Amino acid sequence: MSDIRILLVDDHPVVRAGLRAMLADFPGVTVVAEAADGDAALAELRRLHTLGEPVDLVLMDLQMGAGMDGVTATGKIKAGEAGSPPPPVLILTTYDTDADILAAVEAGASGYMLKDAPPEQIRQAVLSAAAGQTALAPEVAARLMGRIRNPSPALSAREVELLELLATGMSNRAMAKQLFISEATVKTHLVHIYSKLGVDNRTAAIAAATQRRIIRGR
Amino acid sequence: MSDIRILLVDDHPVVRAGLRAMLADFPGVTVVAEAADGDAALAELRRLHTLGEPVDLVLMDLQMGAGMDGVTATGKIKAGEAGSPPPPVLILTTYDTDADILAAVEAGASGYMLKDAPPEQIRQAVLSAAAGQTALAPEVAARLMGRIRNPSPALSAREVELLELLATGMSNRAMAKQLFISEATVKTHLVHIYSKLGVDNRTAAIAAATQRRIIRGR
DNA sequence: CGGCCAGTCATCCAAATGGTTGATTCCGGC
DNA sequence: GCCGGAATCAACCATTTGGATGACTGGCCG
Repeated sequence: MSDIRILLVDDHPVVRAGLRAMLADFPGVTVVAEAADGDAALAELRRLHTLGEPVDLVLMDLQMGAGMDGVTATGKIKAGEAGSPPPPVLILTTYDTDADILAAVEAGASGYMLKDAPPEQIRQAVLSAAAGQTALAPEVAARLMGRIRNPSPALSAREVELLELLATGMSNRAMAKQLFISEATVKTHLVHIYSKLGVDNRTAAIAAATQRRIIRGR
Repeated sequence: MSDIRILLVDDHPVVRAGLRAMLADFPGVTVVAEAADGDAALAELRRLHTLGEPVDLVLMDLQMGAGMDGVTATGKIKAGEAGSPPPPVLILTTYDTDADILAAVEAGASGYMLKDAPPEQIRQAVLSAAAGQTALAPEVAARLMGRIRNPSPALSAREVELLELLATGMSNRAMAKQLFISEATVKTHLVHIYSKLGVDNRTAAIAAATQRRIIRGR
């Protein structure tokens, strides 16, 4: 039986080198290509596919400095844009916020590991994912469980819209003008937002929303 | 002439492996020890020092998942707590906000590199730092230069400190307690911050500070 | 030495924000 | 066709925040 053929996708040369070194120590796996962002990853997959040497597993980071991000790339890969059948995608990232995890799972990722995981855990995840199984880091699994147990109420589209203006530093009056509604309505929305996010002032709302990736950070 | 003896400090096994692999390709350097956080780093330095095998350079990450953070550890190392003379400390991290950079420099770091830097740049920085020189990533240097050229009024250290608490959503009262000062003082600082950033409320201050990378978003 | 600035604190007042209650409209689902 | 949720607005009141002025201290610089 031949080795598991892997594509590494990460924008940090240091991390790619680390994964390459780590995977080299695992018998049964081979890194056949690397990419620094989602675009390059898709190109590599297509190239290898047309060569008749498809990859068996994609190890993907979520945050890329520039170019297509990991979630988008995962979605495109699973949509078959880089050849079918699409290979499993194992997310390997630093963050473990709810929004990140859900987005990745929705995009079709087969697993979600954290970079600070011990090598043995990563090895297990790689083997599981390549075999078509799901591989979740314990921390991630715990977070998902907790989320199912007590789901945080979803913000409405209008509320998110308001939150985005809020994050730019606008006053209630300014937001009211911008959205063609009264200040009273703005306040009502804010109160709803606060209660859904479990905070009691606008700056904390921004912090919470940014943390949960409801709105953009920086 | 013997090799430059290096201690790696990073909480991610993957990153440590990457740095080890990358440094192994550079002639003239040897990784003699690794640590996953600041406490372990200090312990390693002391151990090697008593063995009569001091390290010539510490490669330090700033963010550690648990244990002592990089800035604190750098400060302690430069204070001679792990043997003197203290070795140069080269910061190697993911972020490049003003607050991070200033804190590291104040703690006594000899340089500041970003993890997404190409290997050659990292190699140069390692050699420079080991030789007792300063090594700044181009992005970081540019930021510092721009800061000097730009007449954008610099925030004081205390003001940045306050800004960071502000961004977590704390009220004036909460910040006052946290910083052991009165609410009146907090308000004074805020007014100064607003005028320096050209804004007139706290959320706008956070937006401006995040935009200018004075503090970290998310 | 004298001046300046950061940091500290106080007081007063005006404006913005947070919290509550209640009401209307519209839409989609059961 | 009724119910519930989202969105809209109003009025009220307590608290927080913003803005101005003034004052004291300790350090740094020329």
